[in-house]
Amino acid sequence: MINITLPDKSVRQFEAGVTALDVAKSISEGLARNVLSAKVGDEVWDATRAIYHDTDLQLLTWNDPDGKATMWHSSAHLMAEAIEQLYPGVKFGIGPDIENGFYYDIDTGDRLLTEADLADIEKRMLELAREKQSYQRVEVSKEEALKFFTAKGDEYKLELIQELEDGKITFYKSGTFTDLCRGPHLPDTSFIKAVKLTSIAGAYWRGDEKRKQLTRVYGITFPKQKELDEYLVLLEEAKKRDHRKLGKELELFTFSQKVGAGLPLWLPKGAELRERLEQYLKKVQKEAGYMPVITPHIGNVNLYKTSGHYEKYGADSFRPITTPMEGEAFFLKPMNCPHHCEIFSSKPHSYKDLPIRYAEFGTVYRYEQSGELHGLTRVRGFTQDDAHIFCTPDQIKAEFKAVIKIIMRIFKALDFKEFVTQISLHDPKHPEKYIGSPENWHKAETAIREVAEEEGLDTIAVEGEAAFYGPKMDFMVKDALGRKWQLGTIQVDYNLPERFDLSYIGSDNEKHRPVMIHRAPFGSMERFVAVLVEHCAGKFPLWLAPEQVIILPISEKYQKYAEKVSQFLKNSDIRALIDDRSEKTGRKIRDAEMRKIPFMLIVGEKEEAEGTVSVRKQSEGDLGSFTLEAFADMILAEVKRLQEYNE
RNA sequence: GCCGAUGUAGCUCAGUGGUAGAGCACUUCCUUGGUAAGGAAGAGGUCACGAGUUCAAUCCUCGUCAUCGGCUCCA
Repeated sequence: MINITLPDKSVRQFEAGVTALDVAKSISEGLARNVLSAKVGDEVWDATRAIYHDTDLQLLTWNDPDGKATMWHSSAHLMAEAIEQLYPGVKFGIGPDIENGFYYDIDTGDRLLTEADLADIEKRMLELAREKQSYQRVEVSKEEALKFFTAKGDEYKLELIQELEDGKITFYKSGTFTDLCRGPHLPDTSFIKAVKLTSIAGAYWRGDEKRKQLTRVYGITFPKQKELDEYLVLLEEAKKRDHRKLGKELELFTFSQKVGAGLPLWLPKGAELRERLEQYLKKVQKEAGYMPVITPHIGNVNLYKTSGHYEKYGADSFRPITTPMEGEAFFLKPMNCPHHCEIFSSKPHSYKDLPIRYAEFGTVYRYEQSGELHGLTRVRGFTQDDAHIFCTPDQIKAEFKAVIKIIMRIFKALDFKEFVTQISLHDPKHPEKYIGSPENWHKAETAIREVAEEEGLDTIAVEGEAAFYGPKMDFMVKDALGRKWQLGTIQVDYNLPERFDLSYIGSDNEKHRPVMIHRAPFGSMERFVAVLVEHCAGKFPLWLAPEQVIILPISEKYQKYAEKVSQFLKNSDIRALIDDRSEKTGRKIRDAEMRKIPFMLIVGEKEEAEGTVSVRKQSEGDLGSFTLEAFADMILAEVKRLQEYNE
């Protein structure tokens, strides 16, 4: 007999060899029908796998993330089975579950798989699912495993098996499909009731662009058709928040083929919004002791040779700008830091001057690969809310913490609650990708880790995500469709000060090397605005809205009064406009709602007589009648509340 | 950069080997209205661009550019 401890801490005794499914049945048949897999100790197992030792056991259903993962991983196998039956001879790479569903990478040989084929595959998957095929776990020796896939002619699986340790290899069989797989899987395919293959794309084998590109098919499955329907509705809703769509509808920005791909054109309303964000940050930075600097958009090639950017990115940049002077060349600046270094070295500094904080909304240009361009989030010309802090090694932590404070203040002011704080470290396997000494890297990475620890930040550390000159703390948010973007970033850098031979005079009257902190709370104005648009679905907080109030006269008779109201609001520093078209009020309201203007003021005979306005709030409705003063006070109080976030 | 898809009016999209259509937006007129679409008329397109096939190409072929979904990359 063995002891099984359930999540409620109750201990039950079972025969050795009991399965999680048996345990579930002993509790209730209904529960047993919903068990997808089980957590045995720290591992997720098949619900049908025999247990021979005392353990904690948690039954996993669709409501558990691990249960969903099991479902989707099994769905990947089901899809592979369907594809193998429909298109014999295909070879398989890897097919994991992902955050929303699963994918499988497939070498389709000569046959081209396109979106038109997805419906056929879905259909076959559902047929197979209904057959209630069981997923059988088989332990195999390395030799057997290699023999099986050699016979099948699947070099991808062979490559994977070669890297595995003998004695720890398992296959899973379901229906006609056998796969190298660690598991776990569903008891059988009948749990999969609804299938949607969402997209098809190329993906390099093992993520290496030098290797063959396989066809990746993405999909998602559900235990109920209704859940799939709901998921699809959710996807549609998310698409409506897409900043590329809203940017066009709200007239924030545009692109022109004539100007060039990835070079955003800010329209008046977008520019208004962006300027407000910039003004806000400038105010915050002034309080925090930053000094403005301004640098040109190009720099001599020697500047970037000194900084290391030329060696690292020169070949992938916009080509140099040449001059009538033989041998002279300039680059569009890809970074502001080299310029700021030169500002620092324009005069000698005492330790008493430090930290020195140079801030600039600096526009930079980077030749991003054509396939990488994406709305405002990935562009070739953008403006960083950049600053470089030159400080002594002793000051790093305090300065770093002060920057975190600014970023948190901004995130709170804009109601960004969901973000991930990532510590981006160097990749120990590829030291050649970085400049600087190992000691300096160690010092910089340690400083960031310690700050995160001391500030009690919830962080994840990722190797290989550092900049080539130093590690970073990055603040990541997701867009409407779940793609992750880096916004704020803080970087500790020992390297550029060395390359630029920066120094200050210490209290010992000797030269010392300062440390640089690169930081950008928004990251880039373009990307930040993109994420902000998606975050608020185009309904900007009142202080940022390009148009705050629209006045809707009931008819032309009240145009004069509308103008009076408009003038009053403008005098109070409220952004207002009048809809003077000869349309009915209902129509004007509808259009204002679609333009997402926060407040609508309806004015007619009654309002004119009383000196009031009838207030309607966007997406909320009628708020009733206000005097002009009361309305203006309300707006100004709201703006103040939203903008002046203080701890 | 790679794989695949797409590119028709300002926007969202139909459509055909015989040089194009809808709805919305726009202009004009009628309407002067009370909390999410009043009515009528009009104007608007080198069918992304360049070659090729054809008597004839928006449609077929090839190339280029751009966009979309991924991959890779992201100072």
